[in-house]
Amino acid sequence: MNEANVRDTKDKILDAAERLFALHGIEATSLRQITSDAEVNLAAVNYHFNSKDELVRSVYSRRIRPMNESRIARLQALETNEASTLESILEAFYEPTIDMALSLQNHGFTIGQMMGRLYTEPHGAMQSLIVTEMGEVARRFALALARTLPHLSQREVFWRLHFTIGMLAHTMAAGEKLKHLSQGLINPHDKQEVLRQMITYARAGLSAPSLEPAP
Amino acid sequence: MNEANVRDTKDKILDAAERLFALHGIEATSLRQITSDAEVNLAAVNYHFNSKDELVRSVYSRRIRPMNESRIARLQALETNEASTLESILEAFYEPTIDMALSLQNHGFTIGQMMGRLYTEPHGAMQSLIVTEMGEVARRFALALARTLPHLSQREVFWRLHFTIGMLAHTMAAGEKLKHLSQGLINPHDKQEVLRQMITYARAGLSAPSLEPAP
DNA sequence: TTCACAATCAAACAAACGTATGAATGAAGC
DNA sequence: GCTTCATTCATACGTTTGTTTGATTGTGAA
Repeated sequence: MNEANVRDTKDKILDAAERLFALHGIEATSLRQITSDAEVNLAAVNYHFNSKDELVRSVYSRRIRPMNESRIARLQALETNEASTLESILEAFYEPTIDMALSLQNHGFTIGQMMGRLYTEPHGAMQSLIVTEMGEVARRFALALARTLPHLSQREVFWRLHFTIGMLAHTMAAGEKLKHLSQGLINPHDKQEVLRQMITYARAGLSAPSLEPAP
Repeated sequence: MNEANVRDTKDKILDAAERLFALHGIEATSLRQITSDAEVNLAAVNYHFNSKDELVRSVYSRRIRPMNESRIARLQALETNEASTLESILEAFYEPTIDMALSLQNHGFTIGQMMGRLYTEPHGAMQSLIVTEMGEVARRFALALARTLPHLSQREVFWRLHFTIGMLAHTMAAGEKLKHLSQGLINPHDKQEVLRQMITYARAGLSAPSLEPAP
């Protein structure tokens, strides 16, 4: 069978798995649900991905990789143009994720929910994904923040980057709950609104005075 | 059999379930693992809790309830003494969770990880737990914040409360990863340190100027 | 037309799952 | 001493799980 059809099958599996992982979680999703949704044979998963574990890894890295490439490209562009303001760094960090979550909005905010679970899923595959796919990005943004916020100690930079990531993860995972809590006042799918609110909060949080005595 | 032994069995199940849910997640934890760890008979779960679903609910609400009672008591104390500063409100919100996660540190930060997954677990029981156990707390803190930050619109208060919660959830869920990222520089089990860093960031984020034109 | 081989398929595998059953146990009340 | 009843126990039930197998299909190269 030709290459195009293989891609079709693999992609159909990835799409269905992504959707179901987002809705019900990894463990609660069976290969039979996935292959039934994707309209492919059950054995196709093990044929193309070897195991459920590797399917999980593929589902996540298919989205994480281009997202992080965009982050790094944007950060690099800022640095070569010497235009790294705190706001622009935050935009470079936040926007690729929000774009990704909203651009594939044929299934709504679904992928965001899956993405937001990246740090909390106890599934073994996640631990290695965080290290291999997110490690470099985190370190590079930590450096960029440290340069822009020279009044902070290294420890404070790490803490505040951690909170900055947490805001994004929680918004991806629980954005719908915010809509409910605010009784519909907030639309978590409005990209510009989400970005504006996040950057405002994070910029202020990151810029807060240092708690440590100057050296 | 007497009351004390029943409590023993129920608590042994709850303790084991809590530990395993934190380590591997709800779906990946079987009743056989739980009862084997708790050293009780397999049928004891369905005898005492009717189903795995109700066990899940019991495991979570056993920790959430006293935590939220403490939050509301502290907020009420601030309001009757007219002593609600932004910092004291944040302390009233954050400290009960951190206390809970660290006081039961016979298994380290484990319960925190389970708690941090409250908003991301796709398990059906979570949705109702968030509404019933967290709804009132969120609304009361939203009101308190709105009073202390009169320059913000209602929408902005909800957004910023959402971020403030996200910081906590992510710290509970991924605190260990922060230790790893910072190469051991940060100790996420140091209560005073965690609290100080969180309140500093959140206070600044919440106090940021409004983005909306004054009415 | 024949061959080779990647891809798909139905079917089966052992293992593990949540739940239910009915008998055994043992302390409390009469 | 006998009965009562909540609890514990070993065992079994019917499903569902991820994975494997061997046959079947269909396309592109020789």
